Amino acid sequence: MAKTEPSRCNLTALRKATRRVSQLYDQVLATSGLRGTQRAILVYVRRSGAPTMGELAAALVLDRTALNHNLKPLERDGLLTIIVDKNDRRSRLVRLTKRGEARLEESQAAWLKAQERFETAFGARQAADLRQTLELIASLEFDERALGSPAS
Amino acid sequence: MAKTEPSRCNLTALRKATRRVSQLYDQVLATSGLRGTQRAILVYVRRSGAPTMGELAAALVLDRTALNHNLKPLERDGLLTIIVDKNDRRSRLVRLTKRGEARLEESQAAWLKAQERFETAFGARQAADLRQTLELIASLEFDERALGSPAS
DNA sequence: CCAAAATATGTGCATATGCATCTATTGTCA
DNA sequence: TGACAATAGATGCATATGCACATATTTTGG
Repeated sequence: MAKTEPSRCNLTALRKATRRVSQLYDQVLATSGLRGTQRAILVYVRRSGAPTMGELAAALVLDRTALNHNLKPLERDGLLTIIVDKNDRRSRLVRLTKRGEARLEESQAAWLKAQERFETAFGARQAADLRQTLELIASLEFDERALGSPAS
Repeated sequence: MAKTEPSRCNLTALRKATRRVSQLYDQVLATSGLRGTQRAILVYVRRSGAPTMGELAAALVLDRTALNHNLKPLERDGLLTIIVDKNDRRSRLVRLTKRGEARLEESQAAWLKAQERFETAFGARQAADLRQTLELIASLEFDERALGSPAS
């Protein structure tokens, strides 16, 4: 009994791996002035154009209030704007600013370096497979399956 | 081009999956008064007996200061104690209290329910494989491999 | 033995995350 | 149309996470 047996908790395993990988990515990204989560937000906004907050939150599997909080520093730093949707004044449209686009461009090299380090250690093929698995878990269909037949 | 292509970012994929699974576990665990991370801490302390903070942090892949913060609510609620190590007064020994042991016991059923829901949706075999993969990523060896040949 | 390096932790600040609750708009239907 | 349900966010609070920096002990070299 030399080493401690690993935890059987799926959440604990996910958290531990996420912390380790966060440390790698955030360390490399630090020079660009963006955190991993912040970059993920900007990337989705750029891809989508002008998503609503709800749309953004769903895409990132983030609680709407968590997204709201996460957007604050980005808006404060002028990387994106949040404006009322004229067609539905309950909604807010999120858009990148020039500054936001520029920051995203600047972070690209660092992100690539982090990707390379991870995939050099873990394998590019394995990484692609893992991402697919994780996307499945993150998907709404999975959520419904996990909550669909509550054993309570 | 009906649906958005998935992100190629390994960190983003991990975070999204972790958020989804956190929501599942924390929702089920809510009745027990413990969060997923808190339970992971208590479980490790119970298994180890009286780990130092550094040992605990390393085991959970947590920054030492993050662990310090995380322990505060648990100590405040009387679930564990933090005492100075008489053999090395720089160190602190973390121990479960009776109350902490009891709380852990009480949370067991809820945790099992969360595990069941996850593995019913994802597959028990797949879950075991995924945990093994994630433990590898979380391991120190992996960290060293990813940082061993810095391209900087 | 003592000063400097090394080790283990504590604090303050900023972001990350989600719950409960509140406000603002829009949609519904008697 | 007017009350009420539904939708979209916004806020305050608590925990989660890590960095920079400060403090306390121990170890080490001369």
